[in-house]
Amino acid sequence: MSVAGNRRRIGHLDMDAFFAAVEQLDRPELRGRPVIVGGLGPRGVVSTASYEAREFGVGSAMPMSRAQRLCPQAAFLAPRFRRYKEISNVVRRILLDITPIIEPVSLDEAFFDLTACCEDIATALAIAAEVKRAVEETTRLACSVGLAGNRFLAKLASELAKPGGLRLIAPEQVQATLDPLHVGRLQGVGPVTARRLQGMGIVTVRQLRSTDLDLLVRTFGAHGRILHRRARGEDSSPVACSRQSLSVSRETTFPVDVTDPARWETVLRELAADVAAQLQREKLVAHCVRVKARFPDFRTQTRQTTVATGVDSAALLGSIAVELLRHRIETGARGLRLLGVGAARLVESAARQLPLFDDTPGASRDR
DNA sequence: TCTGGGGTCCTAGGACCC
DNA sequence: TCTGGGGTCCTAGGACCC
Repeated sequence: MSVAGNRRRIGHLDMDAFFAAVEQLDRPELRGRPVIVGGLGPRGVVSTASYEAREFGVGSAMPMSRAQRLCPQAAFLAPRFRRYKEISNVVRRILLDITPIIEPVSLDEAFFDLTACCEDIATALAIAAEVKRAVEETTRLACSVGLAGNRFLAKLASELAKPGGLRLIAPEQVQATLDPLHVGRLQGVGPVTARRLQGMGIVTVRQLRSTDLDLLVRTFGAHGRILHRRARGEDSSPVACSRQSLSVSRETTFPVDVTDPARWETVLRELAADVAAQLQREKLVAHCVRVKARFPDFRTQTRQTTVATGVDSAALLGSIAVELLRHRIETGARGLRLLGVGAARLVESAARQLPLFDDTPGASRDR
């Protein structure tokens, strides 16, 4: 598959500091100022920090309290998802004008496959540049675009292009681009894996690349094989247009820990109603119901149960969740920090009443 | 510093079946 | 009496991503 003609041309588009940039677009007085979008309650975290705020060390997933200390002069804003979704749809339509093969990853990010719509990499690069120009002109927001032979490298390219850049990683540049990077820059290497790798003396991608596959597999299981491939810039996963979701969930962190069981059950039923509403909207029923509880010390427990008949009603979902919490979680007296309700093993509701094959002729249970 | 919310994928153990 | 082998399903937890 290394024939040049079989090489793929994959793009990745990523809006720069998206939520914060939208706020600066809609409120000109915020332009040039540090803007931090995230949860405003006592336990909120940062969703997005504008580049001005990043100068102060503020970054995603950081507790708001810390962001506040680092950059008290910033504008602190709650997210406005409906507005972000509007703009996200505009971007999606621009991509769909170019190719039907697009895969949205989140509101601010999407892959697109240019393999079929251009002959060579030079044409692909011109199209990627045009996509970027069209997105920026239409939305008046900056984005970064990466182009490469697979998804993993395309995403890395857009990251390296930030902010506001366009970057190609050509086949002959792959290794030189990857080698000097810290392993933590690779998708799939989070804090835990990075630490474990460091414990093995592996800090850069170059070192990871020269590590024996068997050793990686012994240490990390199937993940070791992925690491081995990532270090070489290999990734054969396709750009996949959206598929049905596998689970639906809602959870909430309380501003202060809640000790009242009646309150827990009220909250569970509210969360269950939200989950049910989404299931009904998407015409799905669930065969697995979960609850999630987080304790003041941040330990988390989940309990799930399988239900033979698919559920999508708020009342039933709520009752199952309440039962799971009452009888399967040792809540104790210290209260709870978070509660969640989830639905999984989803099936289209139209298929709910399909009869099972019973006593299929010839399907003997004997050996 | 004190940790959101919505997801996906993987692992490991146990039940159960033939 | 001292012990199979493979397969599937279920559950709980954890890493990771945006």
